Amino acid sequence: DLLKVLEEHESPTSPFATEARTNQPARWCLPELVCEVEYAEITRDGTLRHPTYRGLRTDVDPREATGEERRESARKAQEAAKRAAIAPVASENGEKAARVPSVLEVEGKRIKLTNLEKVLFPEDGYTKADLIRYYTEVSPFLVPWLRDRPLTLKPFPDGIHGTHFYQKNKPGFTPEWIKSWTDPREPENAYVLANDMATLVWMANYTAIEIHPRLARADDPEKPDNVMIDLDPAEGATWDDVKEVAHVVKAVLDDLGIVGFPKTTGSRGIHVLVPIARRYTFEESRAFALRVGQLARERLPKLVTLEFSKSKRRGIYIDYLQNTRAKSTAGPYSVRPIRRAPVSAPLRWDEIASLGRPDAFTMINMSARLDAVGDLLGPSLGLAQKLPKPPA
DNA sequence: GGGTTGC
DNA sequence: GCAACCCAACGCATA
DNA sequence: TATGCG
Ligand SMILES: [Mn+2]
Ligand SMILES: [Mn+2]
Repeated sequence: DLLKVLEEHESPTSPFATEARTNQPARWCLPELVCEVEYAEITRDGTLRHPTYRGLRTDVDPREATGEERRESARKAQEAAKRAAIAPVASENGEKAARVPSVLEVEGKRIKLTNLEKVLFPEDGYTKADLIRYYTEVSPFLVPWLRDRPLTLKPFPDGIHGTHFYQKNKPGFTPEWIKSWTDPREPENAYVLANDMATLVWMANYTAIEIHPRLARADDPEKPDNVMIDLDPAEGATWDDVKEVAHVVKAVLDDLGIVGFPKTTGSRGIHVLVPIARRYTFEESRAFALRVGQLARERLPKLVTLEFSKSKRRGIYIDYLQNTRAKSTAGPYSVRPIRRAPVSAPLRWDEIASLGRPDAFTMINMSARLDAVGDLLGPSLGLAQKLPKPPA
């Protein structure tokens, strides 16, 4: 039946302008039939992953069948359905839940807060109000760290499973009192600087769940004041593996006479921040991170990799390449857009061994932790360590 | 999220 | 007054 | 140049 139809349109040569990749020798037909195909994903080179034939579509004109419009409308319908699913439920009498914006006054700035009851973390039920509360709670610890660091924001206006994007240039509706800085190398981007609690509140209302601060401050963007040693578990690596490598990194730093400040990433890894004098280039700070990685690999070759290619990685990848001018990775106290709403939590070295899971500290319990351990990153702020001379 | 556009 | 549409990043590694 | 990576 299908074969018969196809044979009616058979062509001795391929109708494609470029040669098509085929798994087996192919018989061709002219592009005069339209069928529906279900697939998992479209790769960047435009091929379909896991395609499944779903039948002919005689109602579609072959000349119109680019697939583009249908793909777009399907994507939008799915997003609309997701949004409807997270909208605050109507009250019992059937009235629509109130959606009246409120105004919060913070440090003399009046901030309009919208959709406070919108659920941003559906598995946990956490709302935008929870996110705003969290960032106000950590602001005494977070603002000193963020001060004058250009930020890349990662908003999730429809919750952690919805559309998200990176944002360097502040949006057009940003209040005028929000401080920003334009990178001379990117004249189009006015980066937000979160130098006060009010700005954090505004960012949280914007659903900027994740905050990516630079490793250099705006007044000297070419000179980082921290090196980041990023421990990234490859597929299959465990939290115990991460902890073991962290301890080796600590030993390597000790040998070099350097102090590092560990934090959970909130996801699966650990970041170690090494505060340095603002006199080195990113090339130099990157070289230092690489050296730490190499020394760690010498001590623990089974578990440490510096391999860029993901498929070749085993164990823990020490991502020294994060040490570049405008990189973007979640900063300390940033919430992570995953189940449990974990945060990137500064740690004491002696806590790591007994820390049972990488996402132990969350948007909800972090405030209690800060009451208990205080400002673990504060001591790093003015610490202008010299990097050891690289070996010849 | 919020500004803009279109009914 | 609404709902739909639109926009919101980038540098560097490697083959 | 194209893709992988974060
Ligand atoms: Mn990482
Ligand atoms: Mn929206």
